[in-house]
Amino acid sequence: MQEQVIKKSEHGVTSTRMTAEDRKLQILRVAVSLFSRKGFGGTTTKEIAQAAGVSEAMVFRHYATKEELYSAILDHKACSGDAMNPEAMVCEALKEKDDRAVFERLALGALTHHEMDPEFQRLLLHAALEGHELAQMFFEKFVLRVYGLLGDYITERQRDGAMVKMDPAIIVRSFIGMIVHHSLNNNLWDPSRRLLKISNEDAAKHFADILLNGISTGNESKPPTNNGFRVAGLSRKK
Amino acid sequence: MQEQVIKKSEHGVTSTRMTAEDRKLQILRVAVSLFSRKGFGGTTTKEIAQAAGVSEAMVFRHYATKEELYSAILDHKACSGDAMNPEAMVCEALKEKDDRAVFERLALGALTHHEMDPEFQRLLLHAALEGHELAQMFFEKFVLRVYGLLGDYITERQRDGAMVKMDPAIIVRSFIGMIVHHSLNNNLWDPSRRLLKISNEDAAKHFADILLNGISTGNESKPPTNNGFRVAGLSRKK
DNA sequence: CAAAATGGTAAGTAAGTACTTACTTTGAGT
DNA sequence: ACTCAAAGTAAGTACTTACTTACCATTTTG
Repeated sequence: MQEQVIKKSEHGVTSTRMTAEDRKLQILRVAVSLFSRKGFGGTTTKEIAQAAGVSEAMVFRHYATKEELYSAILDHKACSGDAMNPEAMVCEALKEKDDRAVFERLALGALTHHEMDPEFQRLLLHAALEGHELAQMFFEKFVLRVYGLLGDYITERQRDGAMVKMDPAIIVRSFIGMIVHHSLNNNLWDPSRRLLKISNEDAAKHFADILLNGISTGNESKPPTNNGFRVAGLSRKK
Repeated sequence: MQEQVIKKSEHGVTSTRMTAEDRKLQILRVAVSLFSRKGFGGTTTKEIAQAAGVSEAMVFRHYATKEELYSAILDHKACSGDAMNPEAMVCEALKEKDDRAVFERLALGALTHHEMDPEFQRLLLHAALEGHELAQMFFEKFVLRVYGLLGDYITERQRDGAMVKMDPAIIVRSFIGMIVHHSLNNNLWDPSRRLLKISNEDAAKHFADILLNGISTGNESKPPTNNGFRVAGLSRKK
């Protein structure tokens, strides 16, 4: 059926004629770039067509409406396609209860992903601001999962006496906050790294460092010398 | 000159006739609401006029272009008007070298501001995503200042031996990350607080708690019992 | 009270906007 | 070599957009 023959016209420029499948994907890709830079309302179907090098009618042959194209993009980026998989990144570390590896690997994975695909974060933010349902779906399918995964691990480590008693959700939020905000700075606010120029590896290490030395009692691998000097002012019942 | 007489028509409904000053401010206010919800491209001048209860022509009498109105809003929110003032919040704490007060007050101030004025964060994000110059200006005038302020303080405390040696910028980034990301969750991703329901006071306390017990050597107010148990795996030279 | 401001509008305009229709080109398979 | 479906387009349509013009209505003031 589909032979997937990539054709080149005489001057090395790829032939304008493509299979429907290829064209559809190409339109999606240029649309990703445009939507991520200018948002849904800020991007016109004409621009998309021009960027793809076809007529506007072709855009609407492949995607019935602009909205459908937008949804296809968000779905591709956030749900299927090249979405992140947090479980896989920290699987072994979880089993071995290697706190440092758990947090550092998660951080590094996220930072790397955001660096390699900066459009992703922009797209997602645009969608969330516009109240698009797929932003909510990303939240449901991804964020909730991460909070569950990490939260459960933290609870377990608290029972082990390896971490201080504190609502796991706020620990997760703190850590995800460091990571996401750092990526946001790199991609959006400070792309020239005026405030902080650091490799993803170092950033991940430092974030894990700050978090762990904040939530570790040190009971397990260190002598329990500094017990009872915290909890002051925690709103815990009884 | 201006008598500022607020007039009511017979049925208690405020008269449609306003002074130019008042109308201009009113238009700005309804525009803030619309722009923050739907962004620049997603909001039409017609909507703004309708929301203000006047004709479109009135909008353009007070603001020459849609862009000028947008700029006026961003300027009002981020630069002049009801912008935050970080110096004032932590001034005394800085002098007294009360680390906990410095970070907790800054956190609480920011969280409270974001809670009372959620439009602010949305507006700023929209502007940054669209690449509006005033988002960059906010970064220059505000973010740089906070990094400078906090960074200098941390450097000082590092010299005192009260905090571990680590690039102050990454410490600031971690902390601001916790705060901003928490506000972003409350305002954008999880307004119904499914993941984490916590008062601003408690959140500020916990964030400061996590950060400080991560960057404090404990040399000053605690016995130096737990020295040398960190730095493991840090990419520190030699 | 006439005149000059001032707050306000109805009804435009020209240039987009998303989306369609009716048609042409291309190339693989009998 | 012809066929025919699929890739592609030019030129629309109906409507919206930011912004204007020309005019009205209510105060304020000399």
